[in-house]
Amino acid sequence: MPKEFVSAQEVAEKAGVSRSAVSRAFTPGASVSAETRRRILAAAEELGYHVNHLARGLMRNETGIVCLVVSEVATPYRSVLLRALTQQLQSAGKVAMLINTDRTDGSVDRALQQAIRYRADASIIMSGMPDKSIVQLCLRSGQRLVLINRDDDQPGPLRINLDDEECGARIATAFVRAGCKRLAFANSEAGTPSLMGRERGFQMAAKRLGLDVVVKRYGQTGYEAGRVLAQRLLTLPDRPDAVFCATDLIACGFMDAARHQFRIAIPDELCVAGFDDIEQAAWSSYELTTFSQPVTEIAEKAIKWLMEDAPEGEMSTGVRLHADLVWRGTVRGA
Amino acid sequence: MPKEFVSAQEVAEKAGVSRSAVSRAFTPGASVSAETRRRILAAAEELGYHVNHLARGLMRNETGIVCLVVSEVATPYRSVLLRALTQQLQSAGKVAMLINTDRTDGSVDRALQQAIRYRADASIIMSGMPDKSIVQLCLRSGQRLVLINRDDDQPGPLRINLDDEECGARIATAFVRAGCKRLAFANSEAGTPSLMGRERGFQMAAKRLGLDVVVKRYGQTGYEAGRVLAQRLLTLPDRPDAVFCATDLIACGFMDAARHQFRIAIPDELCVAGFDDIEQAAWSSYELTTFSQPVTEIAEKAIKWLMEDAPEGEMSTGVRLHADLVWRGTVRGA
DNA sequence: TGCGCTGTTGCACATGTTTGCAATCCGGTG
DNA sequence: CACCGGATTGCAAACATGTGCAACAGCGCA
Repeated sequence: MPKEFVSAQEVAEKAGVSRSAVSRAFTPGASVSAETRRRILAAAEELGYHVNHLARGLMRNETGIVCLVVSEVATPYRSVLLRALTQQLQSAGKVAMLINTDRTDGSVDRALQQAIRYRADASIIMSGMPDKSIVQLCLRSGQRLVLINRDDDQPGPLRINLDDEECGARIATAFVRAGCKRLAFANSEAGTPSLMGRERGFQMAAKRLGLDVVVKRYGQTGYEAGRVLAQRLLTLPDRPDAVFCATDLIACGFMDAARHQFRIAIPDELCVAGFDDIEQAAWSSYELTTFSQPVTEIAEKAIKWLMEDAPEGEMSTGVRLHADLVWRGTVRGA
Repeated sequence: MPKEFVSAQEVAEKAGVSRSAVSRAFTPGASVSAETRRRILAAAEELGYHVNHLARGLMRNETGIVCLVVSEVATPYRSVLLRALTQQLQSAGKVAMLINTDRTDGSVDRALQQAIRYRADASIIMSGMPDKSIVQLCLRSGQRLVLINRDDDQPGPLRINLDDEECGARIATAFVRAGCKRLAFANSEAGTPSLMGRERGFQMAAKRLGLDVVVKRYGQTGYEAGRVLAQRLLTLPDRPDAVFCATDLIACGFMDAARHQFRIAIPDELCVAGFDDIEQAAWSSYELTTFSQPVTEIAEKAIKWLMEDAPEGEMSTGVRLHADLVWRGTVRGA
């Protein structure tokens, strides 16, 4: 493989100017006469020249690369968020570098090291938590960090979170208003702050309303976990008549098991609610009442902060966004 | 933002060696004594040094960047393929640059220009088709190209396709064996080669078996299209008793409409099959009989070819992979 | 003509690496 | 001691670009 790209030098020769003129022709706002710029762009077009962003990044100390650190990309909610982020990054003139993490130790740290190696302008973390020392290293290197739905107290990164606790509370009162008496919460074992927030808010509100909550945790946040949680909750001596599932995927698995295996009618005998508002929640086999993740708003906030000159605004303390309750058919009484 | 990274120079000074020694310490197989390498790595660790891959790419003419060009990342099949690709890229020591395209003209071309600007070693295209001139430019620049499920005749890029026509034929005979008489094909208007291949294979095989096929095309390849196609096909004078849907998402929409709106029993009154084997196809609300995309195999082939020294093997003509039929509950008679 | 100003252009240095080449060192052998 | 070979190391050139500085051209004005 030859790997021969055309360089600014060749364009300069063809256009009969110096190499710096070529550079300036591709730099908006630089001092070039309209005529020479035209000539240079024509020569570039003809030769198939494209500015080498690696070299440009080396000089400018700004690569235009933003790292997206995520695990389980194939999950509906994650992939929707990923799409929103990449799209908005692109229209902001940046480019996304995607790094997959897994549940193993140090996975996120390795991802951030990759970000450093490529001198990314920023990293957006959607899964896991990096080690404190790596975060410090990133910040020290001038790399911006955004944490989505992760909890962390150290200052520096932008933290974007939802009002998870309030959501838990809202659905608890909705359940009570629907006449439900025996509440349950179907969670995963992942134990991320957002999941635990939903659980806490739900539990506290129920207690205020004079009801107890049965909490079960199992597996990850997927469909299979929902099925297993249904086994555990629906075989209880006094079966719950309302379940708040920590994610929509769990809710789908739960509903499928409830209907097809236990022959329970939803919402007549059992109210179900989820979280995320994934596409499947709207499918007519589910019509799930759920909270919608404000993905575009999340992406907007993140990218806006990345592009700002002085990021030390009021934002530096973290952003808290609101998740709307989407009423569909799985909770009685709209 | 200061943007101050630590350079090899500083590490060299701290370790009391030359800058080239530092470089060699980070290059596997380079000539450094074990002792100096140890000293250098220690100094690097302490200072938080990470090789600048931009500069390295500049020198080596190999960046380690692979561009993934895709539209509709949030779609189940796409996101699964994306995950397989990024994971395998990572374990091959490469890094994925994600570029979103839309249906507008020249969108893929712009993506490839981005790939060129960052001097990507290769690009993998999963959506749309680039202009011939851009493909030529990429190849001329030594960039490798992989086209997944796209059709194209010009030599150079690696083309990975499935045996779509055979799948169409296989499901047609399965339908006939189940006693179905009135076959239908529910396609999207997208008209990509793989979709059309399935349609063609299905139709031809049906004709060989002495049956006609009603074909309807509508919208994109999603759930909504499936619902609309159900409207159009299930209100026909002599209603189909078997439908092959071009994608699983279409099949899900189709089944939901058939069951909840038309009250049709599946598979007793209507057999349904899909394509892709997305996660939802296995959910107990659907249990869809479908063809599974060999995603890991696709990713494997693609990355293997990218890493090869001389890519002009027998592969240069293109690869044809087999999609397995997954029997579930929506077609009578396993 | 001489002067100052503005807008354009080229020179040269800077960015952080890799790597070919030559120099150095060290141990072993004649 | 001279010499040889292998391993290790440093020097300097290269990669493709951006940009400060000075030079220069052109123009208006005194």
